[in-house]
Amino acid sequence: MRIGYPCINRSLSCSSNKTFRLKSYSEEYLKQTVRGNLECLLKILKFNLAHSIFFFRITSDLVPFASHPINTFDWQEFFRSDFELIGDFILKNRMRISMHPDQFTLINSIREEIFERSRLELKYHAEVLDLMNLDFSAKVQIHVGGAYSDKPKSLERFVKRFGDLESSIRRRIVIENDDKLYDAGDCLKINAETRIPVLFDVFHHRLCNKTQLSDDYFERLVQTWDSSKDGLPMVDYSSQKPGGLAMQHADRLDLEDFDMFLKSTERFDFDVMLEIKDKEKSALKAIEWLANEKRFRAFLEA
DNA sequence: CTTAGTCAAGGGGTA
DNA sequence: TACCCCTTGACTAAG
Repeated sequence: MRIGYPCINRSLSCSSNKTFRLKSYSEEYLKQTVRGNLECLLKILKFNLAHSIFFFRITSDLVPFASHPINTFDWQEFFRSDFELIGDFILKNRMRISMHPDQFTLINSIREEIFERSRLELKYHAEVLDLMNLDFSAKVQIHVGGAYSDKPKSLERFVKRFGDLESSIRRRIVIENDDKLYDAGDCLKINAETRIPVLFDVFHHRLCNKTQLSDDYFERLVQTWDSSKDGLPMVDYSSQKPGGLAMQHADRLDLEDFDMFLKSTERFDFDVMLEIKDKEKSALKAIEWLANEKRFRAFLEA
């Protein structure tokens, strides 16, 4: 079991998700921004290593406007050696990487042009991981998408469109249950047709299903990951902000709730992404909590 | 310097 | 059809 956090490290003064407005686009500004983002990414990974954090989500803003038509710059070639250097660091230290394109990436959209834009956005994400020479346990996680007032049809459209993607994208994609439309059961249906691994989001499950997570159910999700190529299952964990609205993520890790989740999934090993506002602080807290946990120790001692 | 409005991109829900 | 919500940090123009 690895513990991770997404995109931003608040203890360091740099950011790897610096971007700018479309209006101020220039090739020079892009180069300068990407260079800074890559430098910071390596700093974050070094921080993580020093603190036994072996799982990290790389921001989608690493290369601003990467899939936008305005960007005709060959950033892949220009930064090739920088990507390789970061990839070497990740591989050498047995780190795990994920990426999560945002809500505009919808491969099941009714509109063909939105699918096409989403395809380019996914291509960008897959390229980042390819340029780092990471194996296929580094994943790009997306949601199923919209319902378009016909959920079964929209689910089928996802399957069809997934088949239309190039294999360099397909081998990276995992699907995540969302908070109100497509639950993990829907993701399992898609898995049955496509073999796409299902990334389980604990918090979304609570919001969408309002039921207790059963051992059998969790086992079926875990089994969608082919350990020989996909690596351990990935799980997103968060809890609700106390006193906040239903969908708000907590500001800091609720150890009691986290521990309950760990106990209920004791039989399984997986990597946990903590989607919590205070980022690396929660990861450090979780790691401290897990110091004597069997699954966590197993990774450190391997 | 501080603050409030805005940013490439979608979709769901309500009235 | 119009409008608000989701959620997010940070850019950027205005004060």
